[in-house]
Amino acid sequence: MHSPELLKGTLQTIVLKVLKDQGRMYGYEITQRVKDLSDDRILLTEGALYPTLHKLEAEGMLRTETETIGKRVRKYYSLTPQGRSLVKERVSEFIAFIKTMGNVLQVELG
Amino acid sequence: MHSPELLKGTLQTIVLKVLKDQGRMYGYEITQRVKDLSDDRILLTEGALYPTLHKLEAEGMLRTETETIGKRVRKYYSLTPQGRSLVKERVSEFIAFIKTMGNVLQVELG
DNA sequence: GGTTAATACATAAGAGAATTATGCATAAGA
DNA sequence: TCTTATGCATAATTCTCTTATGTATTAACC
Repeated sequence: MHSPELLKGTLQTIVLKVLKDQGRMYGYEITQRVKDLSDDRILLTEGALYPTLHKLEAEGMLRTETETIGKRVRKYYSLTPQGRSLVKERVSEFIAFIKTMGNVLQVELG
Repeated sequence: MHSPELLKGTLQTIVLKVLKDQGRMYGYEITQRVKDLSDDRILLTEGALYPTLHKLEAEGMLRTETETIGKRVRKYYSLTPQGRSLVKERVSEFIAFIKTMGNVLQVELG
């Protein structure tokens, strides 16, 4: 598990990007996907994830559909057009940030 | 200027690394060095920098010497042996984090 | 000679983003 | 049957940083 401080500020970027790649996901699925992609190094906590999803929905970046599997409810999230723009922006920002950090730390990243 | 949230958790790493590279620096000098290396994209605030320096000193990672230039006091910081270990650890952590993020975001970084 | 900007340190109050804790409920596996 | 996994949600707390404030010296401009 990574030192969690570094993760701060990356949650939105992560959520938006995996949603873009997968198309349509529910909360728990997102945590598992990120866990897998990160080799168990990034474990999203529910206390951070759900408020983030709600916020992005409220801002019009995500839309939801509810599905009932058996008696269990799943809330699927997908990107709105605005959300699509935001992903690009966030990912670009992150890449630019890494580039800058590479200069400051004088290391090759990637 | 980068979105400041991404910067969270990187302050110690940045401070330690520039100190390692320069050998001996005072607070204001660190802010200017980072400003230069980052092309004005990372502007360390004093409210964050000084408490961090004090903390690292209290933990035995940094040592200080005070110098008086004219009537102005400068507090020079340099790494202790423990501090040297910490830099390596922090930089490695950061590189590992970036690698992980590359996988999660499915992008080439660096 | 006077004003502004830069240099140089420091700390306190407040904001923001996450962790931790808690709560509820269903389904699967041992 | 009991534990683990699945699935959502929110409140309290913690941590880190920004913003604001305070003090003081030096250089640059007009």
